[in-house]
Amino acid sequence: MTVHEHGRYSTGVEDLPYRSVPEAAVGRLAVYLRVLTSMIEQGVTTMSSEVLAGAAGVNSATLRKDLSYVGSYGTRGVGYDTARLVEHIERLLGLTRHHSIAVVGIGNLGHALANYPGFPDRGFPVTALFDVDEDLIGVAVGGLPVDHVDSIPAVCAEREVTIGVICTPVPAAQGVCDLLVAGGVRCILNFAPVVLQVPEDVEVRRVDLAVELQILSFHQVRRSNGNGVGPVVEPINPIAVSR
Amino acid sequence: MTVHEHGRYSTGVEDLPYRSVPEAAVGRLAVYLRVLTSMIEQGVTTMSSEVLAGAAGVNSATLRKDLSYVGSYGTRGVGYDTARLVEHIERLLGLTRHHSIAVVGIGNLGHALANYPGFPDRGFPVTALFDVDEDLIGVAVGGLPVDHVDSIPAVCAEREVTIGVICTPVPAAQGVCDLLVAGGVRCILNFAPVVLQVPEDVEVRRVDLAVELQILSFHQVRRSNGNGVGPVVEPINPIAVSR
DNA sequence: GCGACTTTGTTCCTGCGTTCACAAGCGGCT
DNA sequence: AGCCGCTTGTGAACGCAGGAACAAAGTCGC
Ligand SMILES: NC(=O)c1ccc[n+]([C@@H]2O[C@H](COP(=O)([O-])OP(=O)(O)OC[C@H]3O[C@@H](n4cnc5c(N)ncnc54)[C@H](O)[C@@H]3O)[C@@H](O)[C@H]2O)c1
Ligand SMILES: NC(=O)c1ccc[n+]([C@@H]2O[C@H](COP(=O)([O-])OP(=O)(O)OC[C@H]3O[C@@H](n4cnc5c(N)ncnc54)[C@H](O)[C@@H]3O)[C@@H](O)[C@H]2O)c1
Repeated sequence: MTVHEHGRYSTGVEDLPYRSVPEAAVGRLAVYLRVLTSMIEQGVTTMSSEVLAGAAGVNSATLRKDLSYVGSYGTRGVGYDTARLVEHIERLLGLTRHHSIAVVGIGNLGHALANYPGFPDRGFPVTALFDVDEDLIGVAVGGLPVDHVDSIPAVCAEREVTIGVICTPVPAAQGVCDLLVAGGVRCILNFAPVVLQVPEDVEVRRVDLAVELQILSFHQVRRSNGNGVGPVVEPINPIAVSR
Repeated sequence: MTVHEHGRYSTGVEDLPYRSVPEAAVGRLAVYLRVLTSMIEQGVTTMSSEVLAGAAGVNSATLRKDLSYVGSYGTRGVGYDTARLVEHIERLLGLTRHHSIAVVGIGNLGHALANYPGFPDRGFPVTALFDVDEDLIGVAVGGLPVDHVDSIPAVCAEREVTIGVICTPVPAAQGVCDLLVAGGVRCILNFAPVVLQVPEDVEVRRVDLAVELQILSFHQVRRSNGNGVGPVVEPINPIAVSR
């Protein structure tokens, strides 16, 4: 079957209308998924776009458009069947299969991630841990022994790791990244505050907490300057601050 | 002095041309800042937009436009003075003052954050820790004793905390958030996978690692399906999958 | 001191993402 | 059975961000 660049198309009984899903929508769909599963636990079987959008913190029109990407079928006048919707979103996000995770750098952050039950609970089992510290090798963290970084390529290939999480110090990050790529890992979540160089077919997402704080700082200062509380930055020259 | 919606305007000697800075640009500026400080440590005094953009992983045109928001003054034919640029970006991001941080929920993740030197190093000193667990109260983590959650409003107000970081389990997150707001905290970084309800003048940024993984999962599956490796999801009905 | 080269700052434009608004569709009520 | 009201799904408009291209400007070499 040939694939058209965009368009939707029926493929018999199981109608899976794929179109190019905007990057931003993918992130929101993951959020809807969480809200929905939480609601299902509370016994909610149907939800309107208005309610779901409120719980997810987005505009209801945006939500409906996002859901149109998964080709979901709500019922007009009623809303969406929560269980059905979860199923469709999970399929679109590729959550029908499990994605093994490897964590590299079992320090403060690595420990927290390795022990976090939220990952395996959502279909992301942690199946490999790596560090360079001899004292850590062989030690079990969260029930899984730590392997040496040198074995990354072999172990990742063997255990079919699909996502690598980097929690090493900055100087080690690029080297670790290269090892993961050598082991066939195509998706990387990077906590080290550095921009990694990778082949084109590898996707890196960076979680940079300092950047988050700085963005908050920016808005904080912006707001303070505008709300009459008085000059907060650079009180030397008030006229330059009044905004 | 009245403020025009967009435009730039000079305010005497100290020319601080503020315009509305796009959200995305703020995030990138924080990244430039990191690259620049790292370069300065290596003795680099000037950088061209091309080089800096490469190191930050963005287009050079985008970079120059971002820098135009800070009203920086590069030198044509030469590039940017790294030290001067850092100074300007820091001022725009409000990093000329320190922003005290409070961490709530000193579990796995809270411990990692409390011990992380990267925050104080970048002007974000951690000045308060809170938990509900009696066994933790009074215990020093990263040199700072843990206080009881009930004291959040008083302590935050007293220590002028500007940023609250929530690392509690999901059910506790909203309550903790309310306490922080009561203590005058206007910026919140939330690690609990839940959408918080806050007053309009409070900004929440959520770091949701499960969402990050799911986005990676989406692209992984998308890629696998397209590169001839064969159907990866739902191999039951091949005709519905071939894409 | 002057020319050529380099690099910035900005303008324009294209494309994407979000929002508005409404017609179509479905359930429930009478 | 038919109507009414509610909610979905989408077409169209709007606004914004990113990228290409260029003119201004300043430096370095000669
Ligand atoms: N801890 C936090 O809260 C936090 C917050 C934001 C960012 N980060 C970033 O996350 C990364 C890890 O932070 P951390 O606090 O866990 O640091 P950490 O020092 O506690 O742990 C780092 C771990 O990496 C290991 N390591 C060092 N070199 C390695 C190599 N070449 N290969 C494999 N492992 C190696 C070390 O043995 C150590 O166990 C750092 O880059 C840090 O900047 C951490
Ligand atoms: N650990 C991770 O790697 C990770 C990853 C992603 C998200 N998260 C999220 O971060 C949050 C914390 O994760 P964690 O692994 O550190 O959990 P944890 O169970 O290790 O720690 C939670 C801490 O919060 C405290 N707490 C509970 N109720 C509280 C309340 N009402 N007020 C103040 N403190 C309270 C507990 O005493 C405990 O110390 C959770 O919401 C989790 O979903 C964690």
